[in-house]
Amino acid sequence: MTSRADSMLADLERAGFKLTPQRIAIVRELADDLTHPTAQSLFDRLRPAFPTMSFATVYNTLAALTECSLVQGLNLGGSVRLDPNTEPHHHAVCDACGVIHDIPLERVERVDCAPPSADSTSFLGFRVLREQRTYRGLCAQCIASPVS
Amino acid sequence: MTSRADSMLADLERAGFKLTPQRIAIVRELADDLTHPTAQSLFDRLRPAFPTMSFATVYNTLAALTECSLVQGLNLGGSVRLDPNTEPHHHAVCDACGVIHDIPLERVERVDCAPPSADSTSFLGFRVLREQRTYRGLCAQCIASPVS
DNA sequence: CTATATGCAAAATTTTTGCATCGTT
DNA sequence: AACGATGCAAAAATTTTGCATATAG
Repeated sequence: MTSRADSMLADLERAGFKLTPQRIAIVRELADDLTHPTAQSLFDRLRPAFPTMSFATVYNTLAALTECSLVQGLNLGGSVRLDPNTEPHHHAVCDACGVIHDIPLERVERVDCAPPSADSTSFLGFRVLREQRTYRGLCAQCIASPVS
Repeated sequence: MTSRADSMLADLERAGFKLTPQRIAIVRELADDLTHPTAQSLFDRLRPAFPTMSFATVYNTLAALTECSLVQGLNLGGSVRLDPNTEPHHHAVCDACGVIHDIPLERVERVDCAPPSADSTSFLGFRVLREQRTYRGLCAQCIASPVS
């Protein structure tokens, strides 16, 4: 089966971006990373293998991925976190350790039982195109070991 | 009746913060501002009246207000936006003009009809303490005049 | 070859901090 | 005096850009 990285690379190429060694490495590093890393973190991890790579290249590649909707930049406080998960989902951020968990949409709907009504995509004339939810609180691990 | 600014100032004082002229001015400037300004914007607006005030003072005051839960810092991309609205609500951000609208909670519930179930405050052991929603799309004004 | 991407470096933002001085109590 | 707040300035952190050179297709 094709990996997430391969699929992303194919999409990037289809969009007209050239698949350079740096881009391939960046995509491979990010594709299956569920920790929502920062651009800096990706850069640091790749530096050993690509000592001459510049941060601008990481930045440009992430911009390309974002443009193609293959990656989402999250503003949860602090630096932008990168999310390669393109399935509709929300996020849960732990106040204690800062970990960010993906929350599948069905998991949320089960809680909120949201039947999209006729005008569910507008508030006061505002047309909602997408929704981002951030749940904040404490992750299971931090509840178990408060000091950590 | 007591204004929102007066109420905030009273709360600040109750929390042990001294009501200096700068803090009073900052709170007055922010208390009824529904535009979700940045710290820089507040600073710029206050500078004419307080030419010697430093940005650090604005920053410190905003930190105090946040600590007292009188103001909320929003990470919606770009700089932190300040929100003096302490009623439970969400936000709608216009992709075109960047305006940020407050969305009262009942307005949302009507759409999502969310009956809080017994375990509605946890996902996979995660304990949800609060939820922030950001609706993105187009505001009524930008729909009406796309070029604007 | 030609267009694009890279690397290097610097600029532009935005956020945060240290510290001497000032004002209150 | 003692304490906290201010102003000034600089540091840190983050994001963005310009441009000469290198490289992919």
